[in-house]
Amino acid sequence: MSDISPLQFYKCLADEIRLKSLLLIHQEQELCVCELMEALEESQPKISRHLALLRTHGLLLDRRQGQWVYYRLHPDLDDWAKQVIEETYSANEGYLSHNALKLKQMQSRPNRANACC
Amino acid sequence: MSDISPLQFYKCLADEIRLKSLLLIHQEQELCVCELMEALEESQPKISRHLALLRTHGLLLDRRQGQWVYYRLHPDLDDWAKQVIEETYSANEGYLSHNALKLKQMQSRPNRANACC
DNA sequence: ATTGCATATATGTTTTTTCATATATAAAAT
DNA sequence: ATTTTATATATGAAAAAACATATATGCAAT
Repeated sequence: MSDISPLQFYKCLADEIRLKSLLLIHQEQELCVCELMEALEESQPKISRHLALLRTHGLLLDRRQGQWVYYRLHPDLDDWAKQVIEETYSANEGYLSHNALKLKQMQSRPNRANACC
Repeated sequence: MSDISPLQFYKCLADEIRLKSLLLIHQEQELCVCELMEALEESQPKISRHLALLRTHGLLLDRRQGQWVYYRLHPDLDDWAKQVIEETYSANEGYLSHNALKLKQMQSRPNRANACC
């Protein structure tokens, strides 16, 4: 239980890059910075900063593997918050479609290994 | 279906006065500006301005009755958005408790008549 | 005239972005 | 093995943009 306040949580969602990152990560389980750069067509520092914010507020967890840093939803995030993300995701497929496509078309995505090594 | 974008919706929730107003209105069905001033202990123009924003984005609907203007959740708000509000409300009772108490203790709340007169 | 609410303007505050640079790992060359 | 070079990500500092607030004023209803 990260026990984030509803206000802090919604401030985290109130930015396009952060919201789309969360939804894409929810869809893909795990994404690294360069994959999000490609999907969202945004600069590296911009993506990195927003992910850092989501991490410091307890919404995301990161792991480094080699040169890549993978982000996933924080397993200890409050259930209500997880549900909000899931509901937003399922009810708004169109909102992400362009970005999901971009990700799918991305050349040479990094090979991920299991999170547990 | 108001069809608000998830981003716009969450920007609306990303402010304490707006978030608490929505949750209190969800709890009480309907509240006027002066009741929210009392519950949230904030100035009239401040409350009014934030309610106007929620109205113009389709989250709230207002009706004037005599001198008072009552706000309620917009019936045409997307279901997913309504559910998000409900979930946030039930999972975060403590977040509103002080304000709900303030409202309960308010002297001489306006007499409401039915919305449908 | 008073009460309840809305809005405009000016101002202050917070957030976001950009650019430059730093760190960390990996791969290649010597 | 050590040095170089490349790739992925993070961060400091400054600039820009967005947002919130206070004060004053206006309008509508009674």
